[in-house]
Amino acid sequence: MVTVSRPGLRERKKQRTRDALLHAALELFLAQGYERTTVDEIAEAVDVSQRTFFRYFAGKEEAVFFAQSVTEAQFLDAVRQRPSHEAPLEALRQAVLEVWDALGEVVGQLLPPELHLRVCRLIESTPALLATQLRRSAELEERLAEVIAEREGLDLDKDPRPRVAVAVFCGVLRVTKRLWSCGDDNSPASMRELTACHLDAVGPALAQKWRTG
Amino acid sequence: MVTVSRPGLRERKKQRTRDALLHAALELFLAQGYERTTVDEIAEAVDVSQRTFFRYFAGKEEAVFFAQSVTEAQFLDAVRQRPSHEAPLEALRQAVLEVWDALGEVVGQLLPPELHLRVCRLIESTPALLATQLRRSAELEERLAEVIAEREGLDLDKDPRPRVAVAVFCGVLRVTKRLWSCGDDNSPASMRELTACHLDAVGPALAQKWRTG
DNA sequence: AGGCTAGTGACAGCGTCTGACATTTGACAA
DNA sequence: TTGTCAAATGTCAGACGCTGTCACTAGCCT
Repeated sequence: MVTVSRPGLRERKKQRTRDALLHAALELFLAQGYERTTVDEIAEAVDVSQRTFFRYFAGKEEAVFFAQSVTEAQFLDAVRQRPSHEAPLEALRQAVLEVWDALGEVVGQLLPPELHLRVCRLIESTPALLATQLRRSAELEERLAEVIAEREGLDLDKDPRPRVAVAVFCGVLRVTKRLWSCGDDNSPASMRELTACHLDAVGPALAQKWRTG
Repeated sequence: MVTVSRPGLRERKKQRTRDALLHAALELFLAQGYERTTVDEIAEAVDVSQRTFFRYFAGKEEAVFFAQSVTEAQFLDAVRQRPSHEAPLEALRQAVLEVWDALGEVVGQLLPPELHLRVCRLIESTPALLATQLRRSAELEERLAEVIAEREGLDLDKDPRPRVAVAVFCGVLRVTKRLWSCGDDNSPASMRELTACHLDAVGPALAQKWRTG
């Protein structure tokens, strides 16, 4: 009994196939565009039947958002574990910065960080993918609102503040992420700075007077 | 020359076909679901070839969002025409309430208001449609940000406030619309009230202390 | 009346995705 | 080792969305 911890040959093989499909898919998407890449091409690159691809991924989209799922779940967890004395927006802010700092390690095990960034850009520039991205983000918002409501001991259907706070926060975050991923400086430091800057801009943006230069 | 204002027989015929396709599509979507409705069914209901449907609409989705386009354009116009002395958020708030009051008349000419509401609910409950809805909304946000920046004489790339303000506002609006369309009271009055309530909740939601009973 | 062109139908084809069935391959016990 | 079971995969057929092409009809203009 030497193979106690090992997941067994079958499981390992499966993992390898999934991984090969994922990487082949992303490489092809980045090289020639999402729409111009067919499932047949991906399957052929891994030397597997088209049918097998659909047994691992519900469709081309699922391959694209595989890494995103990880960071989303991580963000949700980070919020849950913020100390409860923090105000909701403060907790959200700290959580997102946390996740961002750790992004390199966590995603890095699944995908090269540089590849991840290019996938983000691909999503932004492909309408169909952007649409799905936003829908996923909306689902995340709902779950975040639940977490916030629970933290504060509120009823999500009676007090609008959890949903409103999350909507505001995620809205700002979206603007930030878009600007950052499309910009020149793609360092984590630049992301921290932009995030902080935009969150600090919420107050002034809501103010009555913008023109008091 | 009696037919000066009339658009000509050809044009009228075209309009009638488009209208018939639109209505048939929406009826079928609502009756049996979006995904479970094929383009062939829609075409057959209007007694037209499948190919013709695609000459009027880029796809099934375009039919669903036909009415939405109208209200979006109207909202954008309303914001443009708000007096420039109003603060950005105030202008956005007034504009959306304006559009909402006039919605019955404008959309009503194209679709029965009650049908429009049911289409909204269909969108909310169909992932693929929700995704597209959100993407369209994101495009609208960008255009709104441009308008706000111009009103205030700002450079969109240097000052984050326009995008942030719009993101906050649209985020709140999205939460509001979703709750309203899924709720029981679908009166315009209820929409006004909810919108105002949620916008007023932004301040408190951003506050440090939520628990000061 | 007759030519021009927009609108249409019919058909073929590509790509995504699913269901059904047969085959292979790893897991496990006899 | 061998046989059995279940999981993974391949193969095939087909539905559906969408596009290109080509010929034909019907409104339009002179």
